[in-house]
Amino acid sequence: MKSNHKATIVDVAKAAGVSISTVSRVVNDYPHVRPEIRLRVQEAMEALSFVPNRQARRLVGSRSGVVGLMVHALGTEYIAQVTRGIDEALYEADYDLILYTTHRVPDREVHYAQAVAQGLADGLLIVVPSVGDAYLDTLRAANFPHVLVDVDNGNEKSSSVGITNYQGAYDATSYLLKLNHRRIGLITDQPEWSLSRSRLSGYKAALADHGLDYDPALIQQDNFMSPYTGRLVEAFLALDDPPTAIFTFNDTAALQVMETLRLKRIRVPQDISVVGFDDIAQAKTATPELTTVYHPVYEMGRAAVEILCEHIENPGSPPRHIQLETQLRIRESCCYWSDA
Amino acid sequence: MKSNHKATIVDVAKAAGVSISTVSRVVNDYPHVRPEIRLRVQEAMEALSFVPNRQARRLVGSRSGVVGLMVHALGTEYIAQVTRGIDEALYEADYDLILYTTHRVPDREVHYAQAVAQGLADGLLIVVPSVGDAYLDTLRAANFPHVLVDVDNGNEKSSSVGITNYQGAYDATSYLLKLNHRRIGLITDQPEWSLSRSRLSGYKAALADHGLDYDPALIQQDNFMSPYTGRLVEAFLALDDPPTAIFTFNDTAALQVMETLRLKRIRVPQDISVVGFDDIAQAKTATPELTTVYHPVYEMGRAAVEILCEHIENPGSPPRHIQLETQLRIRESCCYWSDA
DNA sequence: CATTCCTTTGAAAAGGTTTTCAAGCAGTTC
DNA sequence: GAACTGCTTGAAAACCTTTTCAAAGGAATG
Repeated sequence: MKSNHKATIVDVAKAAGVSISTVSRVVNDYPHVRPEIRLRVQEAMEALSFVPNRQARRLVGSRSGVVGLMVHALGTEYIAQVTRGIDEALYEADYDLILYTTHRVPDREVHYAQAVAQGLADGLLIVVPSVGDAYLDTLRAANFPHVLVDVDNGNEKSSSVGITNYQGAYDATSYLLKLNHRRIGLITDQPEWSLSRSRLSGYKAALADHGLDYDPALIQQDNFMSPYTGRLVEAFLALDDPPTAIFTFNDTAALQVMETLRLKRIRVPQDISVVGFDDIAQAKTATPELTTVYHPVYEMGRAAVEILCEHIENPGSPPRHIQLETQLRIRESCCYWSDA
Repeated sequence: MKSNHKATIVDVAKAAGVSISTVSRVVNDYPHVRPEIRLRVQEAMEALSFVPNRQARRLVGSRSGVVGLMVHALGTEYIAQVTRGIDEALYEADYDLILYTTHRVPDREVHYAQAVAQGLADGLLIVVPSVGDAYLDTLRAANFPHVLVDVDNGNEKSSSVGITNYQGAYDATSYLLKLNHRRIGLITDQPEWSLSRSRLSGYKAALADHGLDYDPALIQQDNFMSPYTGRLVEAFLALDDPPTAIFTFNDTAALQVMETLRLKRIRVPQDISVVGFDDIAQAKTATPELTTVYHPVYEMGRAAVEILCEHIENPGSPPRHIQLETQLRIRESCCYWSDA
């Protein structure tokens, strides 16, 4: 026995005095092995500290045991939570994770998608809010297992995991309406994201259900640059009839709104109520604590893995769509509005 | 040509009318191929959209083009920034990244280290503050390229990238001493982390240089549970001679200290000054803005990749140690102390 | 012209596992 | 007693690539 080299299945077979087939059966817990032989093989494995070679295993099994995860960037708590869910579920399913960070370069998305679909991984999780159809078609054409995370186009031909965006926005808006707010400023995300459109519908529907029309002047679009969000607030305040509440489609924007108002010595919630979306960690630690719509990010990651594994195990299984429920988390940043 | 199956090197060889050896030489950019044949093979590869099979490649024992990244968890901004640096540097060096999240389960660390060293990846980046010697020895014995990120045991046999922990803590403490503080409470991280020990030395050295002895009652250890940090503050306040400033080894703890003080209506910085470590994003947005020691996390990630690539390209190259410089970021959470 | 050397090319082995197929054997059924 | 069944076992193929070795051919050297 050469001690400078790792033990292989052949070494174990020799040591136990059986064939490699039998060792393989023991390793994989297959039936049809006499108990005493199984024991002898296990002892030999133990003695040689045998670990099956992953590459060889997967070479023959045609599965790579790796799934890809495509994200824009890692710098947000949102992504951290999604990946935590994905990561734990993958560990349980015994998959490794290859991380593809696109840094918002569309070329890279296409490049990665192609590389992955050509056999680099067994499946792909896509956590990129605006998905270019070009490479999605590639994935679909190749019948390559993939799941879109946090989009809500339930009619598409790709599987997806999302949340009840419409209902979440509807709940938040209704809550403000119940608090007697009639002018509710809205700061949206990119309107081309399907989830932004759903949330916008929820906002409008809640207004309509209270007999209110929506005012286009109260709808502004964020662009993810902090000073910009502050300027949107100023635009609201400059209106003849400024909003008494502001609802944003993400908590980061909501916190910036609160910060802007604080600097202007406008009190939250007494002068203006604020509602966010996502329920990130800072929402709880902010002053005042931010009322927001809980976004089950961790669970979303786990659900995505579940669907992906199903697709990998049953190639050609039909697309599935899961919608997880949002929840309004009422804290301190809203209060009843009296015209007085 | 069966279109239902992925193209292999054999298919390419047939299509180009050459042997598999020749295709292999083209794929790996080896010499000894006539230019016109090289071109013909490349065209065939293109036409069949051939991608070499990773497992097979790795099985026979060459580079896999993947490096592993071992982290505890993804939920912190700290990790997000490190991985951003790593990720960008790896993209430039044309490596893929396999992510191993240990979730603080020591068994998983060993398991991952073994898997990786078996040849699953070409190198391993370890961003785990307390590194178990057991699997490090495995890596060293196998002469497997690896880099420890954010530890500062420069005398070890493994390469590492760290920061000037001693100097950072020394600077922060000196700053407080210059502001006339004489009782400086310290909230440390896990004392078994080498970086905590270095920072503690810096704290003590600064005191000594100002002719002060350190008071053990002023040194407490954080355990990363939010209510706990608040209790440490209470312990400080209960002292006969409570501290006039508090220095913590991470910003999250510092922010919790500030929050605890705010709830107790103790003003920062007028009543107590606070200094953190790391300079996370929330440090700038907190009220008051947190004075802290800047930790070049992103750069650390890039530097780690640089060393790792060097080790992969020159197997057996001696360990390297890089120390990046910290910087005191003076903001609003400290002020001059007058006994009055 | 014979020998040596270099470049180009292909055949074949190696790498470690799973899986398929066939064979051996004991027990059961007619 | 012959045929059949079910369990156990092993031989060999398959998975896809890299690498080693040998052969073939042409150019340079003696």
